[in-house]
Amino acid sequence: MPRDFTDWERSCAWLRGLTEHERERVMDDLQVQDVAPGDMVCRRGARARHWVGVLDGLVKIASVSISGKSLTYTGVAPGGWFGEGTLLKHEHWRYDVIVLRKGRIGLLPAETFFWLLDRSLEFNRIIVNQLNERLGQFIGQLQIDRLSSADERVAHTVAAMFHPVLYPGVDRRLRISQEELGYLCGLSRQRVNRALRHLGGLGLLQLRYGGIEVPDLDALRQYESSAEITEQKVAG
DNA sequence: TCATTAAATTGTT
DNA sequence: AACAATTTAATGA
Repeated sequence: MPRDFTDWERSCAWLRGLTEHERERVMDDLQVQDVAPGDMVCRRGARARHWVGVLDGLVKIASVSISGKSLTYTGVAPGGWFGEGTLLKHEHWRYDVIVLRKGRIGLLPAETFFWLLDRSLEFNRIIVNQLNERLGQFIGQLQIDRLSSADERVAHTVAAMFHPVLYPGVDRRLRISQEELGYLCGLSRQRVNRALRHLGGLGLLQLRYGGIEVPDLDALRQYESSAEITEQKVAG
């Protein structure tokens, strides 16, 4: 495994806040796995042994409801890390994590995770910050699920993937196909295509081959909330 | 480096 | 779900 810090800067932005010594241990302990679409990174019910990061590719966090329907909570883009909440509570995974796009997964052993937590104030800040952002993301997800059109769902899903704190590896362009986006928001590829073109026409995003660019994240987020308020007025 | 081919993605029906 | 058009990636001279 390469010791070169710059190699990991994109996919492990949180390394930046650590000391040289801490970084060395992380890179020694970190396990890297090549994954292909359909692979399960985490299974619901299994014990959480690692803090998990998407180094490259794309995964979705989902669970299967009692009725058998698959509910996707969110997609995780390169640079995104998850599982800290589950690790902290010494719980089992409450969701499945499925690979959508071929890539690489980083597994940081729980032991190393807690070692960092015990000694690094900066790591604690990073984790608290991430938990906080994640909470906000899930609350937003609840509102979207309840009342929203397909266009809003797509806008929300795209905006969520551009989250600078949760997915620092995503800069200006997000690598995701329209089919993959469909899996994430529970819509057909055709409907996603329609929604994306609509949003593109409004100037909220730009379509690229195999990806999306968002020039103004706030504007895209505003689209969700403004559409929501409109519906509430109609309902009231 | 360039041309050809295969694969992936998009836009439409 | 199927189709053609387009873009990218891979291959080899």
